[in-house]
Amino acid sequence: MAKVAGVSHQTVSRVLNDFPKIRPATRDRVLAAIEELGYRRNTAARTLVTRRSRTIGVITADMSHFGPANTLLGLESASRAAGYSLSLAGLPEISAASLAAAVDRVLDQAVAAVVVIVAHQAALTFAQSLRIGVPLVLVEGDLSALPLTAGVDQIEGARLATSHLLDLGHETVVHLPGPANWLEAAARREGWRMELEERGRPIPALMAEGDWSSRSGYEASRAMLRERRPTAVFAANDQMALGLLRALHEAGIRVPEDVSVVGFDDLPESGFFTPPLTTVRQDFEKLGQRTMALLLRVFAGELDASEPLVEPLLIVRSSTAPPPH
Amino acid sequence: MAKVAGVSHQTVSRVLNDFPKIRPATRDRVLAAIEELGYRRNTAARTLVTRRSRTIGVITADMSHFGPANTLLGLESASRAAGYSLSLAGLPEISAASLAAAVDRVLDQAVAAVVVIVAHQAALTFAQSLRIGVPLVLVEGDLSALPLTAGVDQIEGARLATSHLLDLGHETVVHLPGPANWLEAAARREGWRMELEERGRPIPALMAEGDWSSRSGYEASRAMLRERRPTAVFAANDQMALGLLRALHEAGIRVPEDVSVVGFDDLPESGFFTPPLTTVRQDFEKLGQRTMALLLRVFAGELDASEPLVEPLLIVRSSTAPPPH
DNA sequence: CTCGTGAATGTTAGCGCTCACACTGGAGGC
DNA sequence: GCCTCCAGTGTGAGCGCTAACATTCACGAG
Repeated sequence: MAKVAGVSHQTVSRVLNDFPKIRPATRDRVLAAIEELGYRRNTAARTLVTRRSRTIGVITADMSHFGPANTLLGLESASRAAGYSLSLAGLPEISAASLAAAVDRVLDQAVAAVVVIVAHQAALTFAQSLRIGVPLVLVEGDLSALPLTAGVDQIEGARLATSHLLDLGHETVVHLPGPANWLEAAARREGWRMELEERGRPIPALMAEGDWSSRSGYEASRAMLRERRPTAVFAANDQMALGLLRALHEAGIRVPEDVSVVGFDDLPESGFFTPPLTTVRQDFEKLGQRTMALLLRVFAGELDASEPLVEPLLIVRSSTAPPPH
Repeated sequence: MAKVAGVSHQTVSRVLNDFPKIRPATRDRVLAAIEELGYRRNTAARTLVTRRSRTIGVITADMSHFGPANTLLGLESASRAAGYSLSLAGLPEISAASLAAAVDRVLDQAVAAVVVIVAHQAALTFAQSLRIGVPLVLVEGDLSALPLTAGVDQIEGARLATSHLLDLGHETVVHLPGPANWLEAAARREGWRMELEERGRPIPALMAEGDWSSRSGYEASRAMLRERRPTAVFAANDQMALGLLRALHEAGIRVPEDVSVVGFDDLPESGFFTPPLTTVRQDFEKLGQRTMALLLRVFAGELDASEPLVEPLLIVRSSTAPPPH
């Protein structure tokens, strides 16, 4: 390689690493030789000597959910643009032990940073007590509890949903909460509560806690309908909202004439539910970009870097209307 | 490290690599030292000398879809069990150029194999013409066109769906096809056609081709309803089936009383659609395992290894019924 | 004309591991 | 008793790269 270009291997290395003091002619000669030989630098050797690979470790639990999968997708394209590759580690279950095992696995890859896409209380606690030599960012974590976090403004999203229903004339809004251990669920619940409180509305009892699944939303809704019949419900995500829609439909309750429903996430399917669901959209692509931007700033030495939360967007469709009079 | 155990670095290496001829006492001593020092072997150095990392490169396009995301998930757990880690590369677009770029990126990681979770015609063509030094498996590829493939039996799945409708008494079944460039869409379409043909039923014209999205299913359905009104439709996936359900609902056509609908995939939400959707379930977890099993056999030297297709399963819910008389 | 200076390039060492081979000592055959 | 053999372990080299230092050369100041 170096011989073809007539330079030392070190000069090749310098060209590859954009070292400034290279005579343009030399650089061109090296580049030409690289091209000619189809040379590619050996990542492993480079990692060995620098003790750092241009790789980011990603820890994710349930990629089968829309949010995490799309965050990963957004992170992938952002990291690719920044010249980093991704090493993936899944979690067989949410526990400190399996988190530790996953971190271990990515650390074996000499990753430059670890991104945890598991917005669970256990992950937060775990991350706080962790000391690994590289930055760790918890996506959708709690900025007040952890230095490095990127996320969507869940509280604002929940307020958007709640306030939309109140603006429509509903006296108050019932909340179908997600699992309390999940940070987003907690934040959405908090946003809902804040909005009601600030507008001086009664805060109704929570429905039974769901687990994000449609089934759990369906069951919580059936249980609720045995006792009460609100005019407006804000579900912690679209899947649970779908379960709610189903329970309402089976009970002969019309949406939005009798009850208004708002979800959260904006699944690609949500606009085609019966009825099309009003919901809060999260821009996961942007979330991935923000995460990467945060990392890049930390790599650049900004130890207390932070990125603004991604703004959610209310998507009004046909599942919301003024309350029946 | 080696000093603490009182052995040479080579013996440590042998213990780590399960070399057989080690005196148990020596092994224990080494293991104890490893434990004591929290020693972890340097992956990069190992990769450098062996010229192969225990990493599998995964190329994926739209992880936001249920199938690919879950295949990745299944692959992740299977590879973890086998002691391999995953390096992820996404595709900004489906094209030979971006496939080549993605393969390049994972090859830089010295991967032991490449798994392509992009069951697109372009990926098949690309994979056929490719010569990289490592095995490449195309998930949901076409076994007749490519040596290494793992997949779900799409043809059987489509036949299951079609035959279920015929068994209910429908004269024939209309198909709402997925994008023809996607291998699964082509296979489902073929399965549908075969089943009708073998049972001597008329083969109705295809509906307009969808792109997997609910919107495309909705629009194809609206277009169709302007011309004809079948009694049974088999949609190439659940999302398009949802669009169909919506178009039918808007047109005042009842499901399943007037029209029966079957989807494909069994999204977690599908059981909560209006009405709950009859569909064909694919076991992506198992698909991931089969992919890994295939790879392991190739690594072991079985050059023409193959794994059986995963059997799909018909899930009967409430969107299918006998035809109106 | 000499010397200092700094830009451009070369030389050397070593990252932590595995491979190939060398070595040691005890069991078994003659 | 000596040699062979092999189980068990050690030694040395080198994978391809970057860091640190060394060298060269051209140019301008004195």
